[in-house]
Amino acid sequence: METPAEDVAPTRLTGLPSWLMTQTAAHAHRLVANGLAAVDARGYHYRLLATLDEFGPASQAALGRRTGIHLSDMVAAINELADRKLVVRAPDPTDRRRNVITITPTGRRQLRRLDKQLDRVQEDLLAPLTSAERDQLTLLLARLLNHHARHH
Amino acid sequence: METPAEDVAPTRLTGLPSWLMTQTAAHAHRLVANGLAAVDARGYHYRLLATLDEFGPASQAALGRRTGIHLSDMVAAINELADRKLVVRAPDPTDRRRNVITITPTGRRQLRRLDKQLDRVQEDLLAPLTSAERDQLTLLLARLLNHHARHH
DNA sequence: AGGGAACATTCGCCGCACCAACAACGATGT
DNA sequence: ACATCGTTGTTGGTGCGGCGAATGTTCCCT
Repeated sequence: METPAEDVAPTRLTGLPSWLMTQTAAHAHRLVANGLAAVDARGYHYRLLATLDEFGPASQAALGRRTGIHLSDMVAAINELADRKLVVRAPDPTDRRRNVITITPTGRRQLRRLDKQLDRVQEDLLAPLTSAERDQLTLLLARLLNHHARHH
Repeated sequence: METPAEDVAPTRLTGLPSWLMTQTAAHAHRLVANGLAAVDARGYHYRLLATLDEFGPASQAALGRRTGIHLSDMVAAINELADRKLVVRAPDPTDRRRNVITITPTGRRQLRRLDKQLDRVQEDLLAPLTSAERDQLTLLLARLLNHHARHH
């Protein structure tokens, strides 16, 4: 079934990069959220587990810096992970302000599960693009992200 | 100032297309929201004004189809536009279920203002890319959006 | 010793997307 | 002519992601 003329967006939008970016991201987000929800997870969980796995135990503030998750949202996210025994929150003996967050073996297993789930999602997400085009897109977006991450 | 090693995201994320898309989109969204807020508008307003300008008066349901705005969110959005006198909501005499939404001259003036604002935003957003690269990115995203818009 | 910075936490807000329910109305088939 | 079904507008609630403000504790530097 073709898209009926009634459903077509105005040209002002269809040519606007910011619109294309936010709309495609909305689709990406939906696919990711569904994929992760099927394994009782959400975006924040993956970001945190991946960060803990790659860099080892860290304070909540340090995790916030790496993941871009706001400190005020971190509390709930860590609670959710701790409830699922994917992570342990312990007071830092060397600095009593901090909590040290550590990934558990269960957390690592869950992370591997999330990886697989996300691989599937990327496939769906990028289905219409060739491998070379996917690389192009990834490169362009990475440069954009890099730029904006540094400039505030 | 270079990005400190402490702030770097895990490689699992930096190479993940869905992550790149949602993160760049977050930056895009922030820039757009700020730009529009400076003229007392938000994303929904632009979508609606642009659609009304290009296709003429329409029912809320029709607008929802074109803009991707949910019917349940449409009410508030139209209220906001009507409050600002950018749009008029009138019952459709030929179908008493419907409201006919019409853009006002004031609405058209505001739309032109939003256009300018968004032009500036695109410039900031795509700053690190050459003109050819911007076209590449736009094309790839358009193809993705096209694909996913059709397949649910 | 004092003052400023960092940390964890709580509360609340916004934007965008989506779902469920409902009442009113229109179109359709029999 | 009537019941059924789909459409429309509206309300209210959910979830995720991102922010800001305010508080209390602890650390660190001068």
